[in-house]
Amino acid sequence: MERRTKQREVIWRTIQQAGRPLGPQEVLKLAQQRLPNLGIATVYRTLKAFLEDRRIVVVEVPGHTPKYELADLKHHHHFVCRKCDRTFDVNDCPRGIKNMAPPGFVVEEHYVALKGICPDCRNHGAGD
Amino acid sequence: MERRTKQREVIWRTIQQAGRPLGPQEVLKLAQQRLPNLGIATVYRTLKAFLEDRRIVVVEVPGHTPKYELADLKHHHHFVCRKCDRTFDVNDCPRGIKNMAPPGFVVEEHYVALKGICPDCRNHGAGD
DNA sequence: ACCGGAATGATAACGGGTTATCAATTGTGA
DNA sequence: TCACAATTGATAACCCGTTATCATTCCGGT
Repeated sequence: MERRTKQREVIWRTIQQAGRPLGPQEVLKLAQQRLPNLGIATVYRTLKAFLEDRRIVVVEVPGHTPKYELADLKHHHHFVCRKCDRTFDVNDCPRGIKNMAPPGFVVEEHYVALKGICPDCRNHGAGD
Repeated sequence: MERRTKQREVIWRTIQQAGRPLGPQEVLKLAQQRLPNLGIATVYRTLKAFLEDRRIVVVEVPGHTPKYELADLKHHHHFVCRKCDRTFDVNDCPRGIKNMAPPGFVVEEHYVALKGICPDCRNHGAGD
């Protein structure tokens, strides 16, 4: 049966508290602040388990490997900082997107990604 | 000095006539219809050269490796078929996209990608 | 037509992100 | 507390897209 381990709890809290999509390496680094011996393999295994449980979803951003965030967030899009490479949530969505496709195309999903400079990088250096 | 070779001409014509972004393997397959002995290394080398000459640009689509298309197309977005994995151009753009980001974020670019089923896959099987 | 260097094709090597392996550790029901 | 199976951490292996290597081919100026 599935066990309740310190690793899983820490990884879960990390994702919950991040407020933005995280990649495996980001999860590792943040979670290691609470559990220094955490290994990258455990992060990958746990992300896969959370995906299967549908507690998190994959976030695909152009030019980046997959990131992960809570599955129960309401529809939103993303902003990618070209300096620190972090991804942020954008709680807005252009209307009429589905009508952009030419006739004959069946639109099932849509992705919107903004790219630029995040507030942290704009002011000082990169964020954490 | 730079030479005019059959390979480069065929690859260029392939990209021009495709009417949609192509990945290296797609370029190879299509170009081989005119030049059967074309090798994948030449495709990569030629794409890199075209990029440096700014004759083509990179097209990043979520969940896919980079594709390439003519550099002089007017602003547009893309549709990705989840069945045949081909990418198509969408000559439309939602307005007000840059205003979606929260205050403090500097938007420099934006990506819009629609995902679904293309006309070919909707009717019969996969396209070419 | 000749020559020299650019370009090509086959394929090995590379790079990074992800997964598999396995001994050691650790929850958890009894 | 015990016993055992699930989980973990370190790391080797893997996957796959891209790049490097190198002998051979082929433009193009002379």
